[in-house]
Amino acid sequence: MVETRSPANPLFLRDEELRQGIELMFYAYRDFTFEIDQLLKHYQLGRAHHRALYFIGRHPGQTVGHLLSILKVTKQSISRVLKDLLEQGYVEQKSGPRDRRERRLWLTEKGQALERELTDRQSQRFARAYRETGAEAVEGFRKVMLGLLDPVERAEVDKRVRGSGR
Amino acid sequence: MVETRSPANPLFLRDEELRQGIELMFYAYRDFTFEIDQLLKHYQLGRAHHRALYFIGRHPGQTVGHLLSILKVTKQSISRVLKDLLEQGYVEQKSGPRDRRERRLWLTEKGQALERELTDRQSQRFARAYRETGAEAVEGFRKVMLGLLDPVERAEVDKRVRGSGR
DNA sequence: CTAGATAGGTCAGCAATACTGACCATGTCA
DNA sequence: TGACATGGTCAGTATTGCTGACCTATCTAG
Repeated sequence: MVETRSPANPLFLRDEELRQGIELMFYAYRDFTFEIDQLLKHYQLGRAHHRALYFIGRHPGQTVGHLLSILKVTKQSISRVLKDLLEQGYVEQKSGPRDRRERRLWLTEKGQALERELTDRQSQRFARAYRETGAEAVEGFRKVMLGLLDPVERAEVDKRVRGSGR
Repeated sequence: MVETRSPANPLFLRDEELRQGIELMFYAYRDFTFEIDQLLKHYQLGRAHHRALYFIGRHPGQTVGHLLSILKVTKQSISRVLKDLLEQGYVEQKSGPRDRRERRLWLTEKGQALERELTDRQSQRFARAYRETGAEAVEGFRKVMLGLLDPVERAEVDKRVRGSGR
């Protein structure tokens, strides 16, 4: 696996640097999701259920449409997942106060407990990473991650991510 | 969506900070993969094909087993993908020089061209993010991403990521 | 040389996730 | 009233992944 390169070529280094980013994205996401997928299997739920659970917990009372705009999947996909979560008592819905077509979503006690359990695992992973790297690195991480988003999404996500804190 | 919090409670802030990480991971990965998935559809290939293509290009001459250890999927899964890539002339294989049971993998010219096209898109995304945030942020990003990995994986990935550069 | 381990393939069956397309019910609002 | 929006549902399909079972070729140690 000997690769020729010119150490003096800044273009090569740049390319190398970018590939490192791509790979870190792959590896980090791989490990980040693997652990939780195992846990979900135990509850007979999938990753899609977790995503719905997480974002319903994060934005209580949001509509199905809002959830769709976050997850960026089709309503058919989310519909199946929500049906499971409703049936199993993790989520409850109420029609919107102004527009009664809307279904607004909340976690039940049971849903909150599960969400908490799942999120804790992932939080612990971040806590470890943050502890090991320090505040400055975390700020860099945050900036780069936001920079990776589609520009159209960025402001919205930035708001959403900081939203219920600070 | 009014959430009660005590601004003086460091535990809350910590929890909030960790949740931001989790969400950034979701949003960044979502946008990072969406664009390329569209392109892949055009070639009748899936994300799994891209991953194989990418890592074969990255580690030319590696064995199927090594690829498996990177992707962390079963041989049945990778086998199907490799079959497609071989049939369509993106990848070629030779038996190992010492151990002839091994199938060592390389990209063909055609495979290199496709890999380059796909990777370029993702590189451009990273290039933009890096440009907007600066070298310090990039270093922080790198550290945190490595910190998110399973500890057992970290040294190996760090080596692999830096591997063919620096 | 033989036995067991290893690298890898293959077949069958299954599940989760996501998609498109079509169609319907219910509300809102101009 | 009619156009539009929110949301659900049904049907069909593709991709990716899994488990389990079994096969071949090859290597290596005794």
